Amino acid sequence: MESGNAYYTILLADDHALIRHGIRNLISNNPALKVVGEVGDGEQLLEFLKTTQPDLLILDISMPKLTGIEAVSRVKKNYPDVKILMLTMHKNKQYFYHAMSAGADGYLMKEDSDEELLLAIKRIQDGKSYLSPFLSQDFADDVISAYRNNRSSPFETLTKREREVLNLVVEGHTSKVMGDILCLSPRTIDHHRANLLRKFDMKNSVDLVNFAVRNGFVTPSD
Amino acid sequence: MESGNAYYTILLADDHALIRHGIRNLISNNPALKVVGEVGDGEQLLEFLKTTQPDLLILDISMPKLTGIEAVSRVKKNYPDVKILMLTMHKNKQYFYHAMSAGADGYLMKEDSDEELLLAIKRIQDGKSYLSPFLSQDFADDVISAYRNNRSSPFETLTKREREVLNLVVEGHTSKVMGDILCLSPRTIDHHRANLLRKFDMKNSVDLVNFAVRNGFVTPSD
DNA sequence: TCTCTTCTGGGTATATATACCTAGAGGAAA
DNA sequence: TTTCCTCTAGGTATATATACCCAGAAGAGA
Repeated sequence: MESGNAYYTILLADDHALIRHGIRNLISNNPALKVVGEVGDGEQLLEFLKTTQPDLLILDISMPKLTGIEAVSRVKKNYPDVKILMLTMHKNKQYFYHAMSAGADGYLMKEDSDEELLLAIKRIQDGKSYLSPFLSQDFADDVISAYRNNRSSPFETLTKREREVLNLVVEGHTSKVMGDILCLSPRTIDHHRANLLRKFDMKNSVDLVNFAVRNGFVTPSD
Repeated sequence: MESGNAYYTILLADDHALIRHGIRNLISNNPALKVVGEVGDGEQLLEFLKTTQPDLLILDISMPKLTGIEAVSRVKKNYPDVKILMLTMHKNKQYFYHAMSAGADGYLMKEDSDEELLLAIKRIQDGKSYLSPFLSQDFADDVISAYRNNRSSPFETLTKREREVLNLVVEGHTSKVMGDILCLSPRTIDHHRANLLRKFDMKNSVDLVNFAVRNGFVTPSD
């Protein structure tokens, strides 16, 4: 990175080319900003960062091969100077909390206007954080109290097996079928699913699926 | 509508302002096209059409207050001259079939490039139909055979009650709770849910939820 | 070594969902 | 009227999920 760079450099990460190009167009209206790259999934993102670190990464939650949240953790660990603006379509308390814990600097909704996008970039550029007005009012109190209670996010503690089972639950399999797929007893599947329900504080698999899909833990099954 | 209009007029319907503006920017690169309006939900869409009918409606599937598919039916019924380009993030056989049955003229994915967007507009402008390259190869055969067999789409036959129950199923409620909400016996809920499973050929509620969300029957619960 | 966590899987019990069946009330259409 | 569909709701049976209990094996780390 050139320290004397005149531009504020931005990398776009979103699996939808149309949306990437649309945002690039919006950003290009501001001559002080420069989009230095676009990537469509998590692998491309990590590959890109090996050679070039932008000032700001605009990151969609629902990316293939690496969920947005995991991407935040990885990027912040390896490149702590890269700021991250999360872009999401979902209003969700838990997800916002999750994104903040992982190290995101800003949180923008796709419902927001393009003026909000530029405002978010400006605030992060100035070393501040940004929260979508769709969320700030409703959730600020919850977030603050959560931090005060020093509660650790459940998102960090999902084990490998639990992630595997979660993906199969989303696909609508029964314990027996999941056991066959993973070569495990259906009782073990039950155990992992029960842990998932407990960790996310959900009461049944439908809620679990909604939650997991909304929060980018899994890609909705096609 | 002025018959001597020099522009090809376009209306954007998507609940995400950022995406709307991004697409508007992309379209504005072509001087022959003119975006005459933007709406964020189904109510606004119907309201807008009362006064102005564009040549082309670019319509996202996951809109509040009126699902994309229902919107297609309504628009085509009242304004048969308005062409419709569906814009979706989901690759899905059944949904594509559904959209075609409802009268969509084109089917574009958000994964497609902006060049594809302009190509899609051009083809529809020329009176042809358009299908995203993401789908054309995989699904063309299925679609053709489905039409040959003259199979009727199950999507048209959902009753009002079934839609209500479907929405509650997506929210993860039990039969008892749904019965309380709708003031019905849980057994009646069971009956409607069983009909939904049968009509969509699904085996359990998780599959039903995935299917319904993917296909725009319901908005994923927040 | 001791401790902790994960992964494994069984016992037991209850709750819920799913798959069949039946059947009456009401509305719409032929 | 007759027919068809929807909505209602119950009977019965099985399948599955969920919530507790238990415990041993394996690995990581202090």
